[in-house]
Amino acid sequence: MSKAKKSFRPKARAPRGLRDQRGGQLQAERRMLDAIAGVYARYGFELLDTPAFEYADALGKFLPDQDRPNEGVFSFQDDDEQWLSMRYDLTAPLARFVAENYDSLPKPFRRYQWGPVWRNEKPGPGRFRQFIQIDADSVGAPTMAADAEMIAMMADCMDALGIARGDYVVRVNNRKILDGVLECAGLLPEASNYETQKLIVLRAIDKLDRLGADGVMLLLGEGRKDESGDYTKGAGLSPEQIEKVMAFTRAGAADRRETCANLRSAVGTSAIGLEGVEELQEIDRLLDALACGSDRAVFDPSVVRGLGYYTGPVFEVELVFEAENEKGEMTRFGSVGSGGRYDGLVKMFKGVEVPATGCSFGVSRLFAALEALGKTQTDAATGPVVVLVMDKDRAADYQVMTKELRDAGICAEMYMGGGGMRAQMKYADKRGAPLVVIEGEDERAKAEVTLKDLVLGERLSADISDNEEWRSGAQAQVSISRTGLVEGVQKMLMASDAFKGEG
RNA sequence: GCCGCCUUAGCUCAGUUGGUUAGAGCGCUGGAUUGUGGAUUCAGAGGUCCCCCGUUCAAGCCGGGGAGGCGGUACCA
Repeated sequence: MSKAKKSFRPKARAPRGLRDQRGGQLQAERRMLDAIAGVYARYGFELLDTPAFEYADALGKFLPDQDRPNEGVFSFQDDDEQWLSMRYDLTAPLARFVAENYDSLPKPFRRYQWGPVWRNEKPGPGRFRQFIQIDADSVGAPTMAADAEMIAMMADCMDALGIARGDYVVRVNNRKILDGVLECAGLLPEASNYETQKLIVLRAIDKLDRLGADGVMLLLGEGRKDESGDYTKGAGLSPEQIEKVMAFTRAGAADRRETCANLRSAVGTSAIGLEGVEELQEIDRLLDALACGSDRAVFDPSVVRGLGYYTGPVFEVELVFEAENEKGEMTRFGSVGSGGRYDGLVKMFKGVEVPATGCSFGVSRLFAALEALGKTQTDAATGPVVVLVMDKDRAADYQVMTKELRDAGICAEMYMGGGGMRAQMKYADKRGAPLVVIEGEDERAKAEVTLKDLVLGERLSADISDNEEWRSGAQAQVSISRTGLVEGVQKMLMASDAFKGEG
């Protein structure tokens, strides 16, 4: 006898950095999405949806000197050999949409959009290769009013999610000021290595909160070696230049106007820098008008965001409270949303500059953050009322009961499995059913049904635990007349809702 | 990408100096319980010891290579 050859079985597992979501968690995340979408809609934005993937060149992510999309994006070739890429954000598809339909769109074009985006990067806790973003953008809106609106709207979203004032803050900066500081430090845009140096300086500033002033100064100068032995090349600035940049990062104050005053001296006589400061001053006035004070939005010179992308105001929303994670450590989640002005994006398609500004929340990340911090109200996934099948020949009777409940607006199902009563109870338990409906021989003889309150039953069992009696008496159940089924179920549901309300 | 640590049951992990049949807890399935989930108790199922090559009479354990995971760092539209 030969060994039976095992047939090939694929290993059942989700791809790295991707995940399944189900039930209560999914619904909670959806509620969060709805709350943000509701705010966007009230601000007057129009809903748009675009495809999950685009022609790769439209996303603008090609490897230099190569006919192949950049790393970081998932790509594949169409049958005509054109490269297609999964979208990695919602802004690039928007630029494509606006350029394609430019003549027929109202200008400014204000739309909001949500959906999954994909990034081929190393996944981490709360960081996936597929995640949901929800964006709002104003395309063709050149004034600071559009930027101020984005900032106030992001703050309103945090309010709408029930995050307390003081637990979040929108940090705002302006790219023009960064340019001004570099100019002030003697870095000239004409220099051949200007772009490289600027990039390094921006990255260094972005790391301020993590590395501290000393680490950033190393990055601005010679470079820095981290604990793992990895070396990061510095910008090679002189001590005087470094001091100018560091002075800029210290310009932040609790009050927006005070920050503006500090920034004004940090940019010296740089025209572009002064322009940036004036823009912030205007944003400050507009935010005041929108009832968005320094408790919700501050000016923070260390905010950098998307490097080769933003051209004016940039902002990010940060959760600033700390909470204990499952390991008992105090953690804080940083940025959960961001945005800014990108006047150059549509130019890629149209050749003319179209001023635009927008904002974006990472819904998956925001949800994961709030969940990890125990700030989500995951209303313990309430399952359906389960009608037990006590007598397999009477399935039609149970279906009638189930339909009566559904017609009364109650989520209900008849047990569809093949198990006995014990298995059916376990099933109901696992589904999170609030109660089960039992109609066996005994009940039928008396034209009754038994309702068992699973929530209450669990409560009671906790008190009786060591007593074998717990099974002898039927806990938390009542028998009612068959004709009063709907009424009886409604009554029991209300009672258990009230009970949950107490807890 | 770079550095470090890790990989044994569905999950969390034990596993002696290399030595017969690889274990525990939890979970799962079933019984104790004519018709009752969560307590108790008994039983059962469940394993390519990550993969490949090598050393050895003998490898979960030793050596080499690879893959995957975790942490840090870099990048991040």
